[in-house]
Amino acid sequence: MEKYAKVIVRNNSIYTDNLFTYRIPEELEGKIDVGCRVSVPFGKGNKFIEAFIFEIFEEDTTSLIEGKNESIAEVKNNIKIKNITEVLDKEPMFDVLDLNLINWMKNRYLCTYIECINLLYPKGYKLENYRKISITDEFIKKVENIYGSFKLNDLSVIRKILFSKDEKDEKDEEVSLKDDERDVIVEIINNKGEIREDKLRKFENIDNIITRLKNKGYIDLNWEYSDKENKKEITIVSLNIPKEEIDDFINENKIRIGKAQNRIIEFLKLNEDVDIIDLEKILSISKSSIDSLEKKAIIKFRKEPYFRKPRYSYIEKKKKIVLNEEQSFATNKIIKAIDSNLDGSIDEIKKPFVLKGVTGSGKTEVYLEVLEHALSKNLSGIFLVPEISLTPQMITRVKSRFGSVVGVFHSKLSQGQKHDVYEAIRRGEVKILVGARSALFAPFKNLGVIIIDEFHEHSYKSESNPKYNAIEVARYISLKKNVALVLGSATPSVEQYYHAKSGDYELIEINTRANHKEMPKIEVVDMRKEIDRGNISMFSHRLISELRNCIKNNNQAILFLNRRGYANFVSCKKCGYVFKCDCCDISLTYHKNLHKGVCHYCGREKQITNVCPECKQKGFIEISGTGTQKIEEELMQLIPNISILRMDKDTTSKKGELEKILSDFKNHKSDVLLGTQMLSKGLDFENVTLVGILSADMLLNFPDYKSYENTFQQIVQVAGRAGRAEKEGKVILQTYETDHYCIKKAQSYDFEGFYNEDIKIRQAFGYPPFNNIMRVVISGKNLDSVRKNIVLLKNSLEYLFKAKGIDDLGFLFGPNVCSIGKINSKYRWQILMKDSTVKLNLLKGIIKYVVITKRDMFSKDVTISIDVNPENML
DNA sequence: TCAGACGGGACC
DNA sequence: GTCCCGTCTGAA
Repeated sequence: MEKYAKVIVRNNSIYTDNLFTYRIPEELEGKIDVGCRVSVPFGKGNKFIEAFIFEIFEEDTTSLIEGKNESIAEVKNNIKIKNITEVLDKEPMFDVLDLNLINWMKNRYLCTYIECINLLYPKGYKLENYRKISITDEFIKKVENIYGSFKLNDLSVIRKILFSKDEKDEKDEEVSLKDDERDVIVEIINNKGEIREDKLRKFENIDNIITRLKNKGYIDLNWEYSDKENKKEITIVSLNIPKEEIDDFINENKIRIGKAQNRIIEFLKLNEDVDIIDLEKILSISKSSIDSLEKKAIIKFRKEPYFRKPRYSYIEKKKKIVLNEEQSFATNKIIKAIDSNLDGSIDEIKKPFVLKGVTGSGKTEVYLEVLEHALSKNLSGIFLVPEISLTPQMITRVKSRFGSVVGVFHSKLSQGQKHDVYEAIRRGEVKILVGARSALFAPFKNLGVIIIDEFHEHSYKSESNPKYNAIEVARYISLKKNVALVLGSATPSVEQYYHAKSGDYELIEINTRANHKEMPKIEVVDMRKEIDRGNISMFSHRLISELRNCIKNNNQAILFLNRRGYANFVSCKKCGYVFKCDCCDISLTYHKNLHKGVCHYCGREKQITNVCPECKQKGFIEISGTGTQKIEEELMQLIPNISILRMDKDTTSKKGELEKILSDFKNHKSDVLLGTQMLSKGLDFENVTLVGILSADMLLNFPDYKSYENTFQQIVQVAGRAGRAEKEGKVILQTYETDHYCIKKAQSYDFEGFYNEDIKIRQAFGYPPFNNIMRVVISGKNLDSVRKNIVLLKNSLEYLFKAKGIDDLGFLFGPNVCSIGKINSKYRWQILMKDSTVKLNLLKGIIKYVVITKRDMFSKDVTISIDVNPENML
């Protein structure tokens, strides 16, 4: 019996996204299991790459073809099966559930295996490849024939080879080395006959020399690798002698101690184990003083694995908050589910909970209570929050409740940090993980609950492959691992609420705010009337007077502007030319401080000229539209002494800036906080009494079936920022469309009413949740090629649908140019499909067949991207 | 004659 | 994707 393994190789190519078969050599049997990470030789050059074992099987040796040492699989497929080289970890990286999840995701989101693996794979390990060049035996024999016995470090021979040209040695002819070849050979010989290719880069023309030497048969090229484990260690410094005896020790041995060294000793007398880096920083001393103390045997070093946890310590005050009736009801329901999951008794609990609580209803308290319960049962918990709400404020809140068992995970962590969090989870040190959507894949062994806060948020849908939806994945995990799932929001998405209503989810509602205050009153201001009155500014009279009032009473205000649908742009009034990005089909946003146009998609900047590039006329260039910068200026003119903090992409791009703005505002360093989307998320400022929504309908006319839902959600969320503590709150909502149901229902916080209206529209037009939407985008730098390929795609799909007996192709739309026709110099065309008449699985099957299995049909210079139920359609 | 560029094909 | 290999081209 011979053992074989089917593996997925780490190769970011759709062409290698298959299971490959390798033989398990005898010496690895027993060490190898499904889910293991191994290294295998791959491709013609047998380059070593990382691979993951998905399946292990045996084949009877007796069934091998007589006389040939080949397996049936080999003969059948006419391939040569290679051996697995090495098992890279002691423990398998994945368990069977992980592999199932990978398979499920691959099918659900039509992406590659490796893209899924990348999500679950503990970062920080990396297989480093390099090519090794070695002198062949053939070369050595040849030299031996000429010079007699030859050893690789035989300098005299090397000298002969090196100088034979000068010596006009006729034997040199036989070796026939050119000058540059000789130099390289000597270099290799000096390295004991083999050398890493990258060490030869200093030679000019090295690729060419290598090719020549290889053709002569003098050198061999082989791929090698090293497996780098990113396990950082730190040095811990401590006293080598009991602290009472130190002074005596120094005196007795007449050791001279400098000033700095003395401070180190004093510090170590007070603190037992100190990280050497901390020690250097705290005492601002150099490493050499520490080193010399170690040489004098007064202190000692100790290496320890370094868990890159943030250094600041946390307040561990555990103020017990008393939950109100609705909160405890919700908590108890969820806790019960966790408990019955433990017994493995009831099936019913597998329904996810939808916790629908108005803003300020204290959902977070419920979450924390649930997590506390999980901990008490020795279970772990994942707590997902939208990327944008992952603020220190929020993290501290969780940490101050649970202390050091809390870990944080999000995409902005470095590889090493991610790795360390994963390791801490594996060791059981981290039991509660707060994070963005990617935290879902953390390697918890005994997960009890997954909580997803603000689960209507778009950031739960990934925009890059795998284009997964964290809610769906969490659902999958909760079913397979018997984990309770809690989805919380004040404004669930229409789609998810539909599921909740139809009984797929268990709905729990919290309808009163925790402080028993009414929701702040929303006052709608009709901006059309403002225009009639001659006010063309972005601020209505009402809003300005309320702002003045608010500031006079020493309160604070939040102003919210949704810039998304309607960015600032620069155009020529004469000919209508609009300044656009050279690489994207996007009009540039004017940034006053730079005096440049900036593309918000690729970040490229462009000079704004006074002369129109199109009609060459001077003086007609005008900046229009509304941006936060412009609003800020306008407001400062209207209320001269006002102090404003602006929060948008420009002011928060650097690390820590966002935190600073938020803490400044909290400490009342400004009257107004002005910002975009990021304002609406879970911020809690007790002094805010006024919220101004500058243009509520901006998003309303956005070409997306979700734009009403988005508008409703944003109004309710932003409004919820007012009056969170004792003070009454008020909301001024400016809009041009006062009659839209979305505005009206938001005004009365009537989610149910909004839902009832919106779901009708969804049904009438066949949008989700009634249908799934599949989107295929083809993009590439060559427009012709993109067009050709998208037509080919359309034709192939039509052909296949017809072949399946589907003649009504009304569900197939396109090809069309995408809303943003070009991003980063790549043209973009799309085809959309709804699964109204066709079953989703058939639809996906056909798309998968065309786009993945038959990928070869399409040119290599285009990218094909598939999105199942995309979150945006730009 | 041979670098160097280019394109096609396979990867177990 | 990436590597390898075969083929072509242009300059010495």
